[in-house]
Amino acid sequence: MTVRTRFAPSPTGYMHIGGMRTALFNWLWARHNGGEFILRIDDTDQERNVEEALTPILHAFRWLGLDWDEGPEVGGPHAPYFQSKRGHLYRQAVETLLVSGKAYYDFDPPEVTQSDREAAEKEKRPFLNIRRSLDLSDTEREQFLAEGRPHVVRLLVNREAKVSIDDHIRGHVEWDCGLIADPVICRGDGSPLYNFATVVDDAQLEITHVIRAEEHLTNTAVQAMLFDALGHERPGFAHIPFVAAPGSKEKLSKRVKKLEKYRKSPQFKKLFDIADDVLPKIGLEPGESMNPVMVAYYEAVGFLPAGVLNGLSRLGWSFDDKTENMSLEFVTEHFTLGRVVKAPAGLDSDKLLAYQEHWMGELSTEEKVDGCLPYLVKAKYICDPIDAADVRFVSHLVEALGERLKLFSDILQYDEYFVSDADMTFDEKAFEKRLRKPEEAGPLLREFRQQLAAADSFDADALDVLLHQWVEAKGIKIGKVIHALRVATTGKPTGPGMFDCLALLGKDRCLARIDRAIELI
RNA sequence: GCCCCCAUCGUCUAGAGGCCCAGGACAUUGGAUUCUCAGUCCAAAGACAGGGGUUCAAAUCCCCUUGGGGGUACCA
Repeated sequence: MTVRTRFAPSPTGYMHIGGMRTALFNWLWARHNGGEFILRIDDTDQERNVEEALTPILHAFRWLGLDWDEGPEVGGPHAPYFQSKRGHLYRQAVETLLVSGKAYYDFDPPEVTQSDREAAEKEKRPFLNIRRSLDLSDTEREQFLAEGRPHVVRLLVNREAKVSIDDHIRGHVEWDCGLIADPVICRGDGSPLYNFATVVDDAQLEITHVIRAEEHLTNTAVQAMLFDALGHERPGFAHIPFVAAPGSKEKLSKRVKKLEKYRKSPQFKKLFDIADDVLPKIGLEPGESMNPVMVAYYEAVGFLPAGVLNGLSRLGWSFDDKTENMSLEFVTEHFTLGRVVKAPAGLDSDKLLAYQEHWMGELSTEEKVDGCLPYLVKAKYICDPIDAADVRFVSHLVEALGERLKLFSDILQYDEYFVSDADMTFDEKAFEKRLRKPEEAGPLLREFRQQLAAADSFDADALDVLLHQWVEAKGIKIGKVIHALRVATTGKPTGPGMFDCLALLGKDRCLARIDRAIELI
C-alpha cells in the first residue's frame, strides 16, 4: 500500500516553525517510503482571503524544498483540497451517521449543556451528555426540524466501550468511552467541526499515516470512533512531540505576549537580536509575522534551507548517537517514526545557528555571493542592476570573510566596504583605544601611510610583506601599528585579516581613511 | 475537577537488562594558534527527578510519588 501523509494548514498568512516541523516529518515519512505527501487546506474560517493567506505558507514549503504531490496549485485525484469546497462530503457523512443511528440531533440549547457541564465539574465527575433529545419520538423530532429549531449533530458514543490506538510513537493508548461526552460533529448551521471534517477528509484522501503534534492525541479518541462509525479503516497515528518554546516545555506560541517572553530567554535572544538588526536594513519590520517563530524569518535573515531543515529534523528525531549534520537527502533515507522521541523539544537558537554554520561552510564562494547580493541591494549598498565589478568586489569580500559569514545577512555588518570614506563611522571605543590613547599610534600611522602611498602592488600578500619588513626595520612589534591601521581604515576593532581589508579597499580609499583618522586624533 | 501524555548533562539527544561509575553535539570554562574578531585544535566541567519493587544484574521492566505538558468548545 502506498504511504500517504498529509499536512493541513489553516490559511493564516504565516507558517509557524512548529507546524513546519510537523509538515517536515510527514513529508519525510512519505518520501522515505516512496509515498505521497498531500497538502490540504483547512479554510473553514471563511473570513479571510484564502489565496493571500496561503501564499506565505506555500512559499515556506518551496523555500525549504518540500514538494507536495496533491494539494493547492497542483491538484490531484481527490480534489478539491480546500475544506471549504468539500462540504458535500461532510454532509454525506453526517447523513450516513444519522441514518444508521450513530449520530443524533441534539436540540438542547448551549446554555443547558453548559450548566450540565458545570454541574458535573462541581461533583468532580466527568461530564456526559444527558441526551434528552434521544427521548424525542420520530414525529416530535421531525416537527422540531421542520420548524427550524436550533440543533447540533452529535456522535452517539457507546459508553460501554473502550477506544484504543496503537500509536507509532506513543504505543498503546486507551480511553474509556464512558468518560467521553458525545462530541458535536456538526454545528447548528450545518458546518462540520474539525474532528469530524478531518476524519472524513483523511478517509477520502486515503491517508495511511496521520502524523501530527501530540496536542491532538486526545482528539484521537473521538476521531477513531468516527472512523469506525463511518465504516472506514483507521489510518496509523503518530503523535510527535510539539516544538517547545526555548527554555521551557510549553508549546511554542505565536502570541505576542509570549513573543515578548521569548525575546528575553537566553536561548532565543540571539535570533530576536538578529531580526532587530537586519530586518530594518532590508526594509522589513520585525513583528507578528516576522520573528523567530515564523519560517519566513529564517529566510528573511539569510538562513539556508539546509540549516533550518537540519535543525528541524533534529527536534525530536536523531539518526544515531553521533551524526549531527545531515542533509535532507540523508534524513529522508533514514527517517523512521520509531526514532522519534516522546518528550517535547525546545528550539535552541545556538544549535540552529551551529547547523547553519555547517551548511554555510559547504557553500562555494559563488553560492555565498549569490546569497549575499540581494541583501546588499536591499540595503542599498550596491545598485540594482548589479554590475560585474560589484560582483567581483563582493566575491573578494566574501572570500576574505571566510567563516565569519554565517548568515547571508551577515554581509550587512561589513558596511564599511560599501560606504564612502567620508561616511564611514569610527567605532568610538576602538578609536579611543587604538588611535587616541597610544601616543605612538598617530606618528606610526602617518609614517606607514607613506609606505602605503609608495606601494607598487596593493594585494594582500604584498601588503603583508610590506608591513612586516617595515615593522622589522623599525624594530617595533606589529601590534603597535596594525590595530591603529585597522581602526583607521575600517572604523572597527574587528574584521577579516588586515591585509585583506586593505587590499579590498584599495590604495586610494585606505589613504583617504587614514588621513581622516589622523585628523580626528 | 476529569482524561491523556511525558521525564538522561544548561539545551538537543544516544541508550530498547549486563557493552554505561552513561556516549555525541550545541552552549559554557580553560589552553594553543593568528594583527583583531570569527574559525580551527586540545582539554575541563556537566545528567539517569525521588522512592519502592522484579532480577545474579536496571538509565533501561513494574508500581507509587513528584514535577512538567496537552486536552477538556457549536476552535483548529
